[in-house]
Amino acid sequence: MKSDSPSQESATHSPRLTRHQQAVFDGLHQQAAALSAQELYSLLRQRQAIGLATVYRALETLKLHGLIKSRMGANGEALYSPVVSDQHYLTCLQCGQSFPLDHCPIQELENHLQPSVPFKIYYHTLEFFGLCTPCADTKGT
Amino acid sequence: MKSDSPSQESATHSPRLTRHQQAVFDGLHQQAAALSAQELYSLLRQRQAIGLATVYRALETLKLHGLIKSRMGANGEALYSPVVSDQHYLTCLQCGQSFPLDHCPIQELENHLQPSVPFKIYYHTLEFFGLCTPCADTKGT
DNA sequence: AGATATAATGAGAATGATAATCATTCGCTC
DNA sequence: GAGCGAATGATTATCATTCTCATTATATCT
Ligand SMILES: [Mn+2]
Ligand SMILES: [Mn+2]
Ligand SMILES: [Zn+2]
Ligand SMILES: [Zn+2]
Repeated sequence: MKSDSPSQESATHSPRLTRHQQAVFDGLHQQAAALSAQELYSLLRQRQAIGLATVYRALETLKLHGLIKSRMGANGEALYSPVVSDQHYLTCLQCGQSFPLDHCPIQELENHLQPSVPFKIYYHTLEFFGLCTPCADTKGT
Repeated sequence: MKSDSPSQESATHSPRLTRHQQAVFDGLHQQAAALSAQELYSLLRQRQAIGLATVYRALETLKLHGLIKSRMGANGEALYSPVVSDQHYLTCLQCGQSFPLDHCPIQELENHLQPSVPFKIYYHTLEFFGLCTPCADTKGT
C-alpha cells in the first residue's frame, strides 16, 4: 500500500504537486516539530532518493502555495511546518528554547480582521519572545 | 551637537550600552523600515568607523536585552527593528510586498497572556500571509 | 597617574545555509 | 514513441553570519 498522504489541501486551490513535492509536504506532516530544510533532507533520504536542491525548491513552491510556513530558528536556519498546524511559541532569548502555547490566541481575531482588509489571508505567524523562568532567575544575580 | 539618542529604554532594565552598541541602536531607530545587518553596517559606516563583526555582535546583544527584534526577510536575511515599533504586516506570498497594519491587534491579548505563563514576555512578532488583491486576481486566470 | 584585569573591537578567515548552473530525466500531449 | 517544457540532482557559487585572535578601549585598584 502507498497509504497516507495528508491530502494536499488548504484554503488555496493549488496546482497538483509532483511526487517529490508531495514527499516533502508529507514529511513535514509526519513530524511534530518544525524541521529545517537540512533535517528534512536527511529524513527523506532514509526512504527515497531525492536531491537537496529539490527539497529547497519544493519548500519554496509549497510556501508560495500557502501550504507550509516558516519561522527563523534560534541558529539562523529556517524551520518549516504545515500551515494547518496552527501552533505558536514562547521563545527564550537567552537559551533559545521554545515553549508551545496550548492554543492559538488569534484565530478569532483573524476572522474579524479578514473582512476589513483588501487581502486574502492564508495564515499567520505569531511568536512571543522573552526569558524563560530559569533564564530570568539567572539574570538578576 | 550630539543630539538625539532614542534613550535606550524598555521594560527590560538592561546594562549600559557601549558607544557602538548605542550607534547600532540609534541607527535602527532612525529608519522607518526594518534593516538587515548588512544595510545597517553600510549606513553606520557613512558616519563613523565600525566593524561588521561589531554590528552583528551589537545586534545580538541588543536582541538579548529585548531592545530590538528581528524577522526573516523575503531573501532570507534577518531584518532588525526596535521593539518599541509595534508594527505588523500583511505579506503577499506572490509578490512579496508587505502592507502595514494600522495598529497592533494583540497588545491587549499579550497583557492577558503574560500572567498565565511562567515566562517573562519582552515582545511579540505577528505577521499575516496570503495574497494581495492584485495578485489574487491574477491567480484565477 | 600608573599598573592590571576585563570586555569590546576589527580585519580577515571559516562556516554553513541557500541559490544558481546545467546536463539529464520525467510527465504529458499528440 | 517523438517532442517539449517542467522537474530533478550533482555540483558549484553566493553570501550572510560566525569565529579567531591580535589590538584597543574601559573599568578597577594602588
Ligand atoms: Mn495561530
Ligand atoms: Mn504587536
Ligand atoms: Zn531560557
Ligand atoms: Zn502580491
